[in-house]
Amino acid sequence: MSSTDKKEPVETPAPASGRRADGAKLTISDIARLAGVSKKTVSRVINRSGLVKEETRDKILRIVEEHGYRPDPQARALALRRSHLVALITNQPNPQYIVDMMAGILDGLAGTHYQLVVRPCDRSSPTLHNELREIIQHQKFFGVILTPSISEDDELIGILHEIGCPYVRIAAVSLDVPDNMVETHDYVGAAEAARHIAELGHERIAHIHGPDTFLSAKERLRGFRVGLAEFGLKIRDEYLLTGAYTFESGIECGEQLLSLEEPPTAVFTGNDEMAVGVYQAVRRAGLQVPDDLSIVGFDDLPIATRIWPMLTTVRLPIFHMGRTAVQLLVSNHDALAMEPPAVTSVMPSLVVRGSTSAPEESD
Amino acid sequence: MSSTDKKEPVETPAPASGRRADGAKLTISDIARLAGVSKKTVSRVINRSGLVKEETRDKILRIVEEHGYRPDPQARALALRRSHLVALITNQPNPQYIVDMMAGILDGLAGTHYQLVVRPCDRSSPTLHNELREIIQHQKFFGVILTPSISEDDELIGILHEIGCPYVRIAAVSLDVPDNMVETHDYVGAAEAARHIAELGHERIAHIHGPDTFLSAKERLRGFRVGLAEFGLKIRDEYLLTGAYTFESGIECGEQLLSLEEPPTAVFTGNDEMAVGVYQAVRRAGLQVPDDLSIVGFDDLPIATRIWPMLTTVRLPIFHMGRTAVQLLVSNHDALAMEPPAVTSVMPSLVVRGSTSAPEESD
DNA sequence: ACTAAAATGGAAACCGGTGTCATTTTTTTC
DNA sequence: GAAAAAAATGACACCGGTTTCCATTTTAGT
Repeated sequence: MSSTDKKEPVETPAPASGRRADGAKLTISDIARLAGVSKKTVSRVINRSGLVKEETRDKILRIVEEHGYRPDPQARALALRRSHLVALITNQPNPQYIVDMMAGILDGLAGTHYQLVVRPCDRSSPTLHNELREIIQHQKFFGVILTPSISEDDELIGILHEIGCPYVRIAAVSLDVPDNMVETHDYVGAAEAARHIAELGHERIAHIHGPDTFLSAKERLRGFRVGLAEFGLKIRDEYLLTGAYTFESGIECGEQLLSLEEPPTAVFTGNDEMAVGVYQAVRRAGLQVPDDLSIVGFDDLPIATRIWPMLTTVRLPIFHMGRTAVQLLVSNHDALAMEPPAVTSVMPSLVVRGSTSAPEESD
Repeated sequence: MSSTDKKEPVETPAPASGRRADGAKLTISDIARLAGVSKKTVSRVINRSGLVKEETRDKILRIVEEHGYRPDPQARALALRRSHLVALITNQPNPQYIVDMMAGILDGLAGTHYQLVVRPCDRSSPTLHNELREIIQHQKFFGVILTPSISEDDELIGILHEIGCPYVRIAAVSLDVPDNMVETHDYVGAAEAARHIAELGHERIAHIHGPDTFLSAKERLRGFRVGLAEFGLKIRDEYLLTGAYTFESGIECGEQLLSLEEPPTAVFTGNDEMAVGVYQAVRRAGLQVPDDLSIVGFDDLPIATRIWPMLTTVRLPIFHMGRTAVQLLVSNHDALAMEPPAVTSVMPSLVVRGSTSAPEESD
């Protein structure tokens, strides 16, 4: 009943260090005591659940600020049955792609209290889905980002729906199931690549596409075909090869193309990594890029500007895709199962560099 | 007192799905009830804290197995005041390095229940240490992996010690403070590079080193100098440049070297990324690698074999380093503050490819 | 002025584990 | 064979939040 009841922090006990005098971390109870309210009220303020008098709210916020209090993530996760972890689940064979993607995701996550957990995985593994289900369920991820998209994703998506875990797919095209995604429209970029090659005057045009399981591989092939068709061109059967999206497969396919009786004068590869492999094949054959073979890649990874001549390629704003995915996840999270799927589109664009030129007049 | 007390799971309620009939996740209490023991006993079994009769242990383990029970990570973290998260804190400017490192770490983490959280950061940021302290304290990381090492690390390490968070440094050399680390001995690799260049007959030898804040940059320079000294060679002042470990800085430094009145005939760069930048400078000047300039890099990233001619470089077993760091962390974790510091050494090795040759007889 | 409705605050239970310490059971000792 | 020591087990509080349920206060309505 005396002045001790006034709870006036005359001597600042914890100067924004987030700890008490005894070194223990501040808890919500400490804040409640300092503010002279109950835990519940502090909880309400922190979770912005309204229903608190403005005056009370301000006082609590001031105290929270002053002491640098931050709720314990683990305790919160336990009570809410949902962690503060965002997972990046990926099987992209190209490391550089992942790095850019991660950078974008981290950028989007900056300023939030979410942490990024990385889960690369070989999606061809038969036990994978059970493993993933277990991990996702156990970690109670706040959200999952899935990239790139493969045809077997349906099952994984089913699991995510079943568990009720929010997710965003970063993919070339939407599936039958409506869901949140960043749509990259690879189709458009591939068509642009085709036009560029056709306009240069090439007619013997090859394409090395990625594994059939990747949605992107299909889309890039489709777009390329349509682009060529606009010029009355089409890909001969022997000019159409399937790679693995890797450097090594690029070399192999490149060598195969160059060993043909009538080799192509231009090739569009499903990604930059394979394009660089084709460079290698061209050099091994003692030939030159672009004089003997024009090459167009896809992705515009850093390596595109590090090799010589620099690679003409279709740019995908990978960093931006990652950041956008996070934004979708965070802003739509409260929409729970997120019934009305949120789709953000992203457009690829052709970047013309030194690996393409008109075909030689050797005909 | 009737047969209902026997707890015989005649009808399997949860066929290894980890959930009860009502769909709720199995908890330690469920397991305890099924086994006819207390929660605490189950906890003991799960944490291998001994003190449990073998018979009881087996029974509990069988039931755990049977139902696919896994303790809740968040609840565990709350009670133990320590999460199941391993953080990778890095400011490596080279993305490819990070990817390989991550791959190694994830490989080491596979089979454990730990998750990898990525925390890239600009260590030059003045507010960084407070941020990191807060994050590390809040997330209660199981452990932290720090790479690469920079001179300002002292403070961060101090914080980690203060918080009592186990960590492993992946660095070129040990600091004054004894701590767990994967030591990469960059010194040795750089000396090897020097010998290789000297043995080819070069005398006008340049070095582009990384930022002074990186321990690796200092070590690589030191090793290179010692290696040259063995052949009575030394680096002229105008041949010693400081880069930023980036492609762009490699171009700049390369151009600077080539514009000298008497340009060097060989250059050793602090990392592959800068080496590739030098390639670019050489090409822009209309010259050839290695005819006009021999180049040796450091790291042996994938790009080393993708450019032409392939880069002679010092290989660092990055993947292996990451995996080793995890092993140190996990196996030594119980040694708490890990007083007797555990150090694992890793040796770099020279990989000779096409970017080095004897100097031209233009003299 | 009086009552109903809305806003706010508090006590206690709960999320799913672990720690302490007391209690029961088993083993050892004499 | 009883007492003492050791091993095994359990009861209960606790980690730091959220939520339920209810009591109290404030505001609005007639």
